[in-house]
Amino acid sequence: MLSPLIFFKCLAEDTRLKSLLLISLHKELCVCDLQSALQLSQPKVSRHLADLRKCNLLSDERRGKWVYYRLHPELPAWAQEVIATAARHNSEFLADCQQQLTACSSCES
Amino acid sequence: MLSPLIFFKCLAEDTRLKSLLLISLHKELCVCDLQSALQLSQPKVSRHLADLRKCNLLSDERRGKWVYYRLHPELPAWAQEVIATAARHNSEFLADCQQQLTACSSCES
DNA sequence: TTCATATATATGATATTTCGCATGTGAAAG
DNA sequence: CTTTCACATGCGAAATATCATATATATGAA
Repeated sequence: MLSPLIFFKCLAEDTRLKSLLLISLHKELCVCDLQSALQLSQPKVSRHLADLRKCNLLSDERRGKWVYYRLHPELPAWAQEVIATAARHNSEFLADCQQQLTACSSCES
Repeated sequence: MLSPLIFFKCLAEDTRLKSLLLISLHKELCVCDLQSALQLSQPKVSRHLADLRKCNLLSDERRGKWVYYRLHPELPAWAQEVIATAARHNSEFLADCQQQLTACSSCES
């Protein structure tokens, strides 16, 4: 059971919010995708993804050398709705990272 | 223009989240309503309401001795949607305060 | 004017979050 | 089995948020 307070705390930080919204728009992304999209250090991205994983907002799956993150399959419907709504109506907030993402030739998803 | 990050930061604290959801469900509430619903000190409630007001999530209107808070009329549609969704699907999170609210005979809305 | 009620704010103490950097781990390539 | 690549985590420092207490303001009643 996901407490709404814990849920919104997860969305209340720049790196976590952008990661969640980008993942929601792209189905799944690996750490290096987000690292280049957000232009941040690897430990910083990884730490925030770990937070989201521990709160059950994201699930991770290792495939070869890469770890892919997606919205947790058992995320409550209302939470999915909130994330989708926020992602759809805040393209400006995501514009820069989206551009860096498509420019990232290393991984594909 | 409301940044999604600022918006979610507002929802990331117990008092502010409950205040917002209760106000969303009841159209408007005054400070003493929330004070008794949340069983908190007056300065604590007032400070968090001030935060929400400064971020333009809430508007306030003085009527006599009381100050009534409601969702800001110019709150972006996506933000209204997020609040409404969260309020509708988290009645358990709000159960205690709802009960204290109905028990509060002082103000009516 | 004075008092009581409802609400707001200032302030310093405390708690929580975030950060950078160093290091650890796990898979695959050579 | 060592090296490399992708990722995770431990830890102390720094930044941020929250709190309780005291005080200020605004309104209406006496």
